[in-house]
Amino acid sequence: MASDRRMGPRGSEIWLAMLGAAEDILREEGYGALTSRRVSERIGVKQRLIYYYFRTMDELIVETFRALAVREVERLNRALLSRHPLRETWQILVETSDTKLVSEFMALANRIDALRQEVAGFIEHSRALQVEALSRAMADSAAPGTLSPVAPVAIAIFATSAALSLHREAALGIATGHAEVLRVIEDTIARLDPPDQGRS
Amino acid sequence: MASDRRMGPRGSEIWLAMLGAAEDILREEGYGALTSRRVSERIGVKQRLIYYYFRTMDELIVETFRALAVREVERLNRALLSRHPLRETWQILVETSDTKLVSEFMALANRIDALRQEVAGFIEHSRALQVEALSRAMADSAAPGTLSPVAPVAIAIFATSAALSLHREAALGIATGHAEVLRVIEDTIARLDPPDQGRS
DNA sequence: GTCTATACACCGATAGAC
DNA sequence: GTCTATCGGTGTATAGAC
Repeated sequence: MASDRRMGPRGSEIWLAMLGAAEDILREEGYGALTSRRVSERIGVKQRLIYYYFRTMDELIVETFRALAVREVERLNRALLSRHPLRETWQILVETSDTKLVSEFMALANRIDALRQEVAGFIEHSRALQVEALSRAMADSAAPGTLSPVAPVAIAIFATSAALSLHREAALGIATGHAEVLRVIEDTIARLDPPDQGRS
Repeated sequence: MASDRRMGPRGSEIWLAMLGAAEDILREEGYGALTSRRVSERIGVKQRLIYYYFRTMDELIVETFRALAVREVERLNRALLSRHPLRETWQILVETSDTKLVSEFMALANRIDALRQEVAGFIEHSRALQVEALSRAMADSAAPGTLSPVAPVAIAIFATSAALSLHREAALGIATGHAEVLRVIEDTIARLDPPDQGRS
């Protein structure tokens, strides 16, 4: 209906440069600094040009996330096919600064609904890939899913960060695996701090 | 030097109302919506008054966090003294929306240095309290730090959220417990996906 | 103490020339 | 395709009346 104005080609060199600049800004300065003016300055064009290639800033943001998500899924898929799927997957999580980027996008997703759907879809997808890698490994393993003794401070961090993620994902409309996480934590608590049995 | 202008009393009723409004905005709309205009509208005064009670918006934000941190530490301390420290602590993490609030402040801390220090201090402090509760419980436990079998999807979520937290905390200058977390994950990987031993 | 009024910067988005 | 110019809105922060 409304949106038939003349526009620059999706996927062109300058279109990609705009996505790249947006991503750099998010990574380096956070979403508060992600404006059409800053993006244009970074690639040496005038602000008006942003609106030749994108209808709105929100559209630029969603496209930027989409490009990142495609890249990440490709990396996860490669990891899955490698000789050491778990190691490779973990390397992706810790080695790249894209983790910070993902959290910026998650914050933005709270106010851009189209982005919310993309982010939720990406998380569900990459979680499925991780579960596949883990399931295969655990099927081959002698003692699946058990851990050697865990330091208290590690438990504290796992529990705190999981609680944070569950809250955030719930806000995005994601529930996959949440029950399982709660069960692990509640089992651990039940074991370490048994319910009253009339010890007085 | 510069800042000796006439100002409203810290801790007064309206001062507290401003902190409360700021907190509500953060919780409901995120830090992008935390502006002097919005705070003033919410408590029914004019925007100018914010700057009678606070030198800058950053100061209002830091004070808002400080009030939250005091409250949270009190809750954790009460949990520690209760009959079921671990249960109570976990309830604090999952039941309250303050967890989301903390993550908003963590995002803000990347650009307000005074806040960065407050947030880092708070995390270190509450982590210490959690470790104390866990250490006591584990000293009393038969099988400290071990877990019943964990579902693959739960492992995926724990690993992903821990990676995210570690990155974020590192950006705030926190390292407490990070080595222990990495050790748990690397041990798990080593168990599930053993290094090559010449299986061809 | 609380207000009106305002300076100034930056934002998203558009009109229309070249 | 890329530009200059500009609108209306919103942000921080201050001057100064009441």
